[in-house]
Amino acid sequence: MTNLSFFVFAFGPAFGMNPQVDVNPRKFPRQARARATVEAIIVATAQLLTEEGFEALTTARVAERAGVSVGSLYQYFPNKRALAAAVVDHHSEKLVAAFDAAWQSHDTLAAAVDSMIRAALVTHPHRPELHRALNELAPRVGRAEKAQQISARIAGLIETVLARHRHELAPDLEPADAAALIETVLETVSHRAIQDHPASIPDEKAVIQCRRLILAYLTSPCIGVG
Amino acid sequence: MTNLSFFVFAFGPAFGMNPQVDVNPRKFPRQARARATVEAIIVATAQLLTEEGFEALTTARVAERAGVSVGSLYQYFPNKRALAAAVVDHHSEKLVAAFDAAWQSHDTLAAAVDSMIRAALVTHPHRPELHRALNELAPRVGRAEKAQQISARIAGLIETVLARHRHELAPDLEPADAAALIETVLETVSHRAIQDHPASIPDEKAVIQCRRLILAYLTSPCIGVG
Amino acid sequence: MTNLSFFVFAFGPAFGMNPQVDVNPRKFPRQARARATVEAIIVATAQLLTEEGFEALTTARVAERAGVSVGSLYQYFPNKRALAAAVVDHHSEKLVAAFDAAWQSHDTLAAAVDSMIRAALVTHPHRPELHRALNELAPRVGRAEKAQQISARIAGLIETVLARHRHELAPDLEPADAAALIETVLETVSHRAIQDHPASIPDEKAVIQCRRLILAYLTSPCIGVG
Amino acid sequence: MTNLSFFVFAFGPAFGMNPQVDVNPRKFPRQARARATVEAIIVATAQLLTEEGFEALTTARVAERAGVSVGSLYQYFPNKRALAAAVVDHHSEKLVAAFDAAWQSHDTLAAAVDSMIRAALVTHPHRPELHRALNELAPRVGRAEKAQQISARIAGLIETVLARHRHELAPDLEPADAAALIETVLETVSHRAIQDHPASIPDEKAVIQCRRLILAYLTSPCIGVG
DNA sequence: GATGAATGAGTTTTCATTCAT
DNA sequence: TATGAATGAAAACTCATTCAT
Repeated sequence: MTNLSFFVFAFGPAFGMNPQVDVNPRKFPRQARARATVEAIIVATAQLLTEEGFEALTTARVAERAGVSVGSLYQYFPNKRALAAAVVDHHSEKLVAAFDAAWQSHDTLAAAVDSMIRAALVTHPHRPELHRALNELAPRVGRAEKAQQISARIAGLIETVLARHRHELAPDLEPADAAALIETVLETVSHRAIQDHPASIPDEKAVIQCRRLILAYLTSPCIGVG
Repeated sequence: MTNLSFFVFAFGPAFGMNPQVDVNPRKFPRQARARATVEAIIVATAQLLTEEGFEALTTARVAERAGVSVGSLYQYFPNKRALAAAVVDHHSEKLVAAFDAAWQSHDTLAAAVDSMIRAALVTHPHRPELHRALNELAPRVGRAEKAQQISARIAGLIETVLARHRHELAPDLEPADAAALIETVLETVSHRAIQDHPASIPDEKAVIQCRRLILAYLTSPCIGVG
Repeated sequence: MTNLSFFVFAFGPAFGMNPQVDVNPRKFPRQARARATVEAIIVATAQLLTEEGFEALTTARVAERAGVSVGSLYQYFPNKRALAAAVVDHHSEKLVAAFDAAWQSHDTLAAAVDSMIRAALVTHPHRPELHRALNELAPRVGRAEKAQQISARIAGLIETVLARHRHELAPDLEPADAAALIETVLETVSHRAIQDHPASIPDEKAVIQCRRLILAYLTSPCIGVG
Repeated sequence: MTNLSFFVFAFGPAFGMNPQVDVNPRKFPRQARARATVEAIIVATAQLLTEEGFEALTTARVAERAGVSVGSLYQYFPNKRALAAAVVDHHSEKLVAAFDAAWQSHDTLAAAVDSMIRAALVTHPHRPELHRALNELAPRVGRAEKAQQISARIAGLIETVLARHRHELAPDLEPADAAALIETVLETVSHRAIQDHPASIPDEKAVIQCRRLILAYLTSPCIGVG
């Protein structure tokens, strides 16, 4: 049940890139100006990632877009992958924060599930292309671990809620497994909702279907086994 | 409800790569020797894609692994992306064929759903890394369209089955929407099953959960509408 | 006064290409079919040279255009430069033949000059692009020598004519020098005529100007010597 | 009367090379060091063009000869053709400047013609091979237009001079046509003079012949019209 | 600190030429 | 003899990274 990623990272162990390269920022910007520089670089990276993908990302273009020189870029980031890692980190923070904020406790299971779905949709980065890029990037960029942490954390939140509504659940349901499954489903379905209707998020039809799927799963006794 | 991808392609419109580059094979091998060459190149590409990812793919390495010269490679494929596209095509064919083969008609809805799940698991490429690589690659490589076709085709198959068991379904269920949702869920869940237990496919626990999820969704009346 | 080229080759000693490569045909086609093959190859080369220039000439394209295989091409031509050399040779023959044919003896100097100009215009290859390509090609392709021969031969013809009309010429004119100069002028002016009015050759205005230039030169006594 | 090229470009519209490739410099060197680099690259290109021709020109050799890295070369020039274009541009400037400088007004037509010839000979690049290379290169390298401009400009200068000496000219001479013809002749003849006697420019014999040709043309009434 | 010029290893891609069938 | 598959050296071009100013 590991490896489930709710938001940022769909995939398991890193692959395709030498993992021993250090990807962490070189130093933290102290002065305000430096902080602005770093911020600009991260924003530029995110934009280019969204527009063109990782293949087309070059340090020169990032620097140009950010309005700084390559030299400055390398002052804060040791290599190209560190750029992408920084973007992943940056957005991870945002995601977790947003998710936590959207989360509330509710009286009924139905209301709780609604809250989950709402949180999932709301906390997705609004630009699905960036989301996708981050999803694909994280493991390649040395951020697979962090992905799993977030994933697990969200599954944990879900499990807590389920426990709170244990009496409404089908009795033979394993809460941990159910939580993991729901995390996966939420991830998938909100992905789809965003792809199909990027403009009108949350897409009500998708929300209704999703709620139905999850609620039915949680409350129906096991039928038709084997 | 487009853009659902069951097997090969999780994502929407291509991005991240200049689309006007032609990605189609340069010519078809006529002689047996040439056919073997092309085959070897595709196999080598698939291997390297699996092992190292698209970033690390170089035409030189593909040629080396395939035991041919770069020249031979370029005789049949106009560029690097065409290699990946060929792999996608190659496996798409296999997938559709496998899926069709695994498909059977059954008496009960439960049995039909079992059949779906079984087909989903069975027809996944056994190397999940390749599957993932293909998933990510397809849109970047000019194969987004084909992805949607396959997706839609599988959703269509599912819809047919649902229609056949209409009397067992919750009456307020839209068959087309349900089929699309199931396609998405199957894709995701079988992904996860493979990632978590690559050795023992099909993972029985995942299968049971998945069946439960889908059956509950299909048969429960809509409850707890907010 | 060497190096003057009337038709085919404007420039002096070969440069830019290793001269020790043999450029002569490999063998002469004996059978009719083989002769047709060689013919087709030369025609195809000439076309591609005209359309795309020497840079873009590849043996594969020549073979394709000629409707034969590369292998067949190499059966008759040892290397790429030999192709161009063959075209040069081929057209040289044609040029000389055409020039000889257009040449007639006339009563007056004016009529003789007219004849020269007419011959120059008529015997230019009708596709000026090919002409230019050949011009540039000859020295690079080991055919500089032949170019000079043709050049000299035409200058010789002109000198003969001048001698025949010696009494009409300015007395202090050196016939050999004059012939060489005229050869050069004819070359240039007919070039220009073709470039400016490719459709309507001979361009009457250019012909008149040219005649005036040459006749004035031949008949005026030397004036205004600095 | 376009398309006459006095110095740099003997031929008409570009051919033989894909024209949509951008040939302009990538960026202008700002720092002194960069300016030196660009200068070195242009000089090296000119040398290699002279010694070996365009066929044998490789970016690696240019860089080596210039004492810089390929990377530096590509920082300023987007491709190989841009190198040649830069050389053409560079020398065009020089040519026009030199021509303007050599130009003077004179009392008699004969003196004016002498001045033209002198200017033509003097302002030729001293290395005729480079001149030839530039001549052939200009159109292939996207510089045909510029060629025509220079051509036209020189013809214009000549026409002005002719107008100033209108009373000495044959009355039925069209000044514009005559200027264009003279431009062509000067180009050709100085070419030949340089080729035949590269060491002793100006070659007195050629100068005398050339003056005679032009003066006779300008002053003789039209004779022997067909 | 910031800049951007310089580097060069590493890739992609081409194409003349050979040779087994 | 004809074919066209295979070759691989060689060329163009990129881009992450360094470092003098």
